Amino acid sequence: MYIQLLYMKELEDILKTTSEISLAKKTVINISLTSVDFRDSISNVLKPFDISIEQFNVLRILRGQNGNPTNLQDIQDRMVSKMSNTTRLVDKLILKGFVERFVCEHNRRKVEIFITKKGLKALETIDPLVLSAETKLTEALSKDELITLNILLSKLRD
Amino acid sequence: MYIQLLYMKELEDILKTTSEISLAKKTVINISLTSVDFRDSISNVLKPFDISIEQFNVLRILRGQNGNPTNLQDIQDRMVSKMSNTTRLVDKLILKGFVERFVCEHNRRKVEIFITKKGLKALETIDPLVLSAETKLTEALSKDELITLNILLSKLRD
DNA sequence: GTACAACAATTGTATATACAAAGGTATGTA
DNA sequence: TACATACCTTTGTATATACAATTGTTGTAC
Repeated sequence: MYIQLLYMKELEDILKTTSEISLAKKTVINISLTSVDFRDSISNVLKPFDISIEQFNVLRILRGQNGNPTNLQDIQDRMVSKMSNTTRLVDKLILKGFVERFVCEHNRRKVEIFITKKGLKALETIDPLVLSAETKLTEALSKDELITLNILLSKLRD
Repeated sequence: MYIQLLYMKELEDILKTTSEISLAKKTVINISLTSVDFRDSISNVLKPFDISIEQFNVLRILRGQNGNPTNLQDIQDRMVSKMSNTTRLVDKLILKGFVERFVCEHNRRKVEIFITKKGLKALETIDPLVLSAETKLTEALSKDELITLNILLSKLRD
């Protein structure tokens, strides 16, 4: 991850400075470190279920379709990662029995992905655990602070 | 990345709610999205130099040693990623002529890594470009806002 | 109707992370 | 000295990202 761009000792040095440039660098590092922390926590929640964060997300997307057929591009549009990987993510979910894949009859270039009952059941178990982890990850800040944080982050991403 | 835990449509929904739990979820997503944006930008800066973020960081760590021998654990201690990968990162930097590796004479279990002149020269070129990218990434916020953001992030990571 | 372009998904390669296992080397102790 | 243990690094495997190339299908222009 980008954290590695600057090692920790250097982060401490930056914390002592006030120049604009260092503040930029410090911010980039701080965001990255926080993101990694968050990701690690969520990963640990999912680990007992033998499912990766990305696979979990695909399952959530499929559930959101309420049983409607979903092709790979639909999934991809709702993810950040690249198409190339979605095929392989689905491959792994099929192996676990969480989803099924069929060739679309109306357009044989497409494939239709469905979540299975087993997949839905897994989500029901995992969802509250993830929610709980997310809450715990942010409980160091008050509601107002979280709102401020989100506003600042949204500004950054505009 | 964790962004994928919740797809974009869902993020918009969360933005409309005010419950504590949703705020937590929204924060986690927002952090992840920002981190990915930042990482992508820095990656693009490094791309013309055929060097990954992680490789760039190893070079910076080595330069920080001012010519002193650095073994893999020293490098690892300053990075977030796992030891297992540091060997391979160094392998790739050796292929590019940016670093050299020797077995430590005093303790043959260790290896000593040095940055080459070519590596130092590459850093001199790349450093200001990265700094510039970092500044650009954060310029949507004022100095005070950046300070606030960093304080909130630090609180989160405690 | 054939040729070509566009589309949808898959596959291949390089890089990175995470975890586990294995290798060689040094050290402490009996 | 011999042996067990700890240390440092390397290697293997599974997963994921990014980019490029390929396969198979559909649509369209001629």
